[in-house]
Amino acid sequence: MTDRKKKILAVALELFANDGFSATSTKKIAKEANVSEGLIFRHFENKKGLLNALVQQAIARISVILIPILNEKNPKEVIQKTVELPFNIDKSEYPFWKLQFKLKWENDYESNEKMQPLLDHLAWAFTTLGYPEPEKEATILNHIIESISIGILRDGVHSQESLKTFLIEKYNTPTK
Amino acid sequence: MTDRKKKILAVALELFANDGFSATSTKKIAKEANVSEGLIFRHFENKKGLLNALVQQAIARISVILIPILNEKNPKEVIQKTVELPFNIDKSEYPFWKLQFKLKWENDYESNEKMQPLLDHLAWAFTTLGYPEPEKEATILNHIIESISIGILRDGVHSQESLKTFLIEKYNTPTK
DNA sequence: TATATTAGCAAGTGATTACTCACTCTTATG
DNA sequence: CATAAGAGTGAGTAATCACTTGCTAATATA
Repeated sequence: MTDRKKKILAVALELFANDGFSATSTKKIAKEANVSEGLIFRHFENKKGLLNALVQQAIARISVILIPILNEKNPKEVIQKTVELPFNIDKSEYPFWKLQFKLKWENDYESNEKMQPLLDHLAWAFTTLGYPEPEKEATILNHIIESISIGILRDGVHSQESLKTFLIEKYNTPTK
Repeated sequence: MTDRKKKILAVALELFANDGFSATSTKKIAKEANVSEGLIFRHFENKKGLLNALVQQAIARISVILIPILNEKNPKEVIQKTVELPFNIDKSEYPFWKLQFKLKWENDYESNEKMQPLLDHLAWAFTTLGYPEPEKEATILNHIIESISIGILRDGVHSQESLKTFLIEKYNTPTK
């Protein structure tokens, strides 16, 4: 992949995440990437194709991020690492995650299958730890980290920081 | 408020919620509302003004929805009613809530102050029930119902239904 | 009833949109 | 070295965008 093509993808990611897909013109992308507008269409056929390329990148990236959790064999560690997930997002990755969460509201876009392996592994962890309703427990934890992620992306890590140890301790002292 | 003005608001709510603000043209709104395009600008000055009118409606509507919870003096009932909140959303109100959640990603839009009274009342409830960290407990529950709401709006109530009783029971058997 | 104000429409406006086209420059390969 | 294919450009294009204007119809108020 050529440098200019990579630049187009990087700029498009940033603008789509911040301003939205429809609100971002191909002209603006070209300008900010220091590239002729026509080049976008040479590489990606149309505007939607540019978005699709970003989505493909995202699918690959997310599965990489999940690897260390899915390989974890200690159930308590699985839960802890899951809780820590949103707090470990680097600021440089904010546009990436912002776009992911925004795309969830697009009608045609299948979103949550990417996180299904995590959900399954969480259910296994809760089962191993003897929770009476492991699937529901996994779903709730997934909901929590989703909403925390959203909070972090909008207001920064500090806005949610205190929840990290709170949640870790909570899941270390299970209900009777 | 005239019938046509109400119709414009209703159609705009639906289209903004489903397709997004930028992706919805004033021409389409006018067509779907059986109204001339110019009438939109007569009533709301510009497209952004139309959105602002919807936001104003939303602020009023949300505070009405929260009244029964904020007036509840039984802390356990406060928590239960909060958990039930997302499950009681009528299908006719989906566009309303969809738009709310979408707007959270708009950079200039202050979103979460509307829910602050609920957060405060939840913290009071958890304090009364003797939870060691009531504010954090309130924040977590708020996160849970937000994420559940999102799930319901995207995939319907049935996709989250089983979590309702699970959560209610969970909050009735507190940790030691 | 006279008049002023609001509601509503049809037909525009210039600006912006996604996208195309004809062309040149670069690079790899036989 | 010749040639073909891909990278890159700049000036277009028709369509659509948010918005305006000049007008009439309805409604309220005096």
